[in-house]
Amino acid sequence: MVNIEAANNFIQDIIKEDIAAGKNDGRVHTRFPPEPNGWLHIGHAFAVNLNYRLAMSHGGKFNLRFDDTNPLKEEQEYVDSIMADVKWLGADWEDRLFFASDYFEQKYRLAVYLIEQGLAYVDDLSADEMRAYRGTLTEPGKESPYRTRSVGENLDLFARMRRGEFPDGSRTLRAKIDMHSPNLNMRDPALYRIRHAHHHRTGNAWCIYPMYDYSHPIGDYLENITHSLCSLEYADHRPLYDWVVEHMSRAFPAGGRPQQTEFGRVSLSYTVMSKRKLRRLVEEGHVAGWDDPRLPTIAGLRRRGYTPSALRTFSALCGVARKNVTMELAVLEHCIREELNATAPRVMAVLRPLKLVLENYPAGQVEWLEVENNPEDQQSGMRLVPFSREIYIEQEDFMEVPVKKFHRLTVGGEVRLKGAYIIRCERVVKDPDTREITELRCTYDPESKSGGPQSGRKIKGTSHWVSLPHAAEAEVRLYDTLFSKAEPEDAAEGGDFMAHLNPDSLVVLTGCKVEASLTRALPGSRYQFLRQGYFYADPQSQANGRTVFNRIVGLKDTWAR
RNA sequence: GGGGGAUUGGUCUAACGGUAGGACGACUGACUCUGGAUCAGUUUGUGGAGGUUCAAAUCCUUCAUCCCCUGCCA
Repeated sequence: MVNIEAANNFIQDIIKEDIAAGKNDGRVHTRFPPEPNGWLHIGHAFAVNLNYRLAMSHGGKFNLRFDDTNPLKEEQEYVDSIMADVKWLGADWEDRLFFASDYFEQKYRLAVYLIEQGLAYVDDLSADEMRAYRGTLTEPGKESPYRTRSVGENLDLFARMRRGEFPDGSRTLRAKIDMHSPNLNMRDPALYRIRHAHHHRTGNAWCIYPMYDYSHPIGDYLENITHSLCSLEYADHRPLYDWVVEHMSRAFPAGGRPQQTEFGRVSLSYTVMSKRKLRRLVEEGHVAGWDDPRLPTIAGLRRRGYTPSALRTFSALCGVARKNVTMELAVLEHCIREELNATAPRVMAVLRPLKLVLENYPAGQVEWLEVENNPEDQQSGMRLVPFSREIYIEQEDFMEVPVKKFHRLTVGGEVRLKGAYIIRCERVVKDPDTREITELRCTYDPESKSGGPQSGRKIKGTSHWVSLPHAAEAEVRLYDTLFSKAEPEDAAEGGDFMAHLNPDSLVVLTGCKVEASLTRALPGSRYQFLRQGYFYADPQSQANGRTVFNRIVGLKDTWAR
C-alpha cells in the first residue's frame, strides 16, 4: 500500500522550512483555482489531491476558488461539474468556496491605489499596437505614448472605463513596470480590459474585468493562502505575482503573504489531456460525452468505476517535480486493481456463453454450492450458487484444437468448475451448416465436489460458469484505451492524433450470462468477475430493469491470448 | 548574442558530498479450485566532456537535448 502521508517532495520540503522559520505563523493554507470553462481531468485530480493533501498533512486548510475573470468563456454549468468532481475526489473546502469575482471591488480599489502611486496607467493602444510595442523575445519593448499620463487623467479615465463609457478593446489599464525587462510578463502587463459582457455571477455589474496575473495574487492574499501552487508555465509570472502581492500588502495590510510555487503537470499515456483535443473527441462524436468512461476526465473515470481513493493513491505515486510528466496507464490501473482486489466481491459472469450439458448429472436436480465471496477478505463470507445439468462456460475456455499450454477444456480433457465439480468434455455439438460449436456434451465426476473428501485431485485449469436455468442476462461494456498509441499526440509528421483512435476502445456485449444475484446489483457497486476483471454497475444505464456493467480494468493476464 | 525551467533503468520517483534505493512494468520460478492474488528472484539507470575532492547523481565549467514565454486567455 502507498503511504500517502509520507510521500516526499520538494514542496513538502518548502513547507517544512516555512513552518520551521515561523513564516505565516506556521499556517498552511492551499487552494485549487480552476477556471470554470471546461471539465476536470486526471491531471487536475492530481493538483486537487496535492493541494488538499499538503494542507491536511500540516493541519492546514484548503479552499476552492473559481477563477472567473473572463466572462466570455465561463459558465455556471462548469462550476457545477467542477464542484461535483472536487467533492467526489474527497477534497473538502468546508465553507470556503470562493470566486475571483467575489473580489472585483477590492481589485478595483487596488487598481486605483496603483494609479495614485504612479504604478499603473490607462493605455489607448490597440491590441495590435500593444503587441508591436511589446517587442520580441530577443528585443526590448518600447514605452506606450500614454504611459506618462497624469495621475488625475488616469483616475478619470479608469473611472469612466468602469462606468462603461468606452467600447471593448479601446483601452486597458496597465501596470507601469519595465518595457525593457527580459521577462515579457513584466513589460507593462495589462491589468484590466473592457468587456461589455454578462458575467455568470456579477451579471452586468462590471464591464471591466481583471486579468489573471493581477487577479490571482489578490485572491490568494485576501484568503490568507500561504502556498499558492500552480503549473510550470507560470514560473515566468512569479515576479509579477510578487509585485501585485507587494503592492496589495502596502495598500491593504493585514492579508497573508502567499508564495507561488510551480510544479509539473501530470499526463497519462494512451490518452490526450488538452481541453481542445478532449473537446474534439466529444464534439466529433468519438465518445459519448464528457463522462464517457474512455475519457481521462474525472467524470469519465467516475463513470468507468474508478474510486476517489484509487485516484488519491495514483496522485501520491506521481510524485511532484519541476517538470511535466506522463504517467504510464499501468500505474493508474495498478491503483484500482490493488484496491478492488481487496474489496470487490467475486462473482461469476460468462461474457461470451457456450452451453455445456453434463450428461451424467440428473435432469432437474439443483445443488446450491458454497462459493467464497472474496478470498482476499475472510470477513466477506460465502454465498450459495445454483448448479445444474446445463450450464454456460466462457467460449474461450474451450478449444477443440488446443494450443500449447492451454489449461482449460478440450475434447477428452478435464477442467475444474469453480466451486463445483471436475468435468470431462466428451464431444462437441456443431451447427450442421456453419460448423460453429453450439454445445459441449460433458460428464462430471461426482467424487470431485468442491470441499468434498475426494476434491483434492489436481486439475490444471479452473473455469467459471453459470447455471443455465438460473442465469440472468446482462449487458457488459468492455472498455479499452481510446488510443492505440501510448503517445497519441506524438503524431508522426503530418499525422493527427485522431489517426491513432483505437477502433476497439468499446466493445458492447449483450446476452452475457451472470449469476442471478447480480440482477440485484446496486447501481454503483463494483465486482470482480472471476478471471475477467473488475466491473462497475453503471448507475446511468441501470434503469428500467436493465443490468449494465462497465469494465473498469481487466485482470492482469500472463496467459498470452 | 533574450528570459525561465528541466535532464537518474521502459515509466515515475528517492538519495541534500559518503553503499544509486523504491514503485509500476517486463521476465523467471514457486504456489494457487481465478493463467487473478501472493511469495521468491532477474533485468535495465545518474545526457556528454572536463574540473574540484580521499570521495560527485549531488559542487564548478562547458556542451547537448527537451519544455515554457512575444493574449486586452487562464
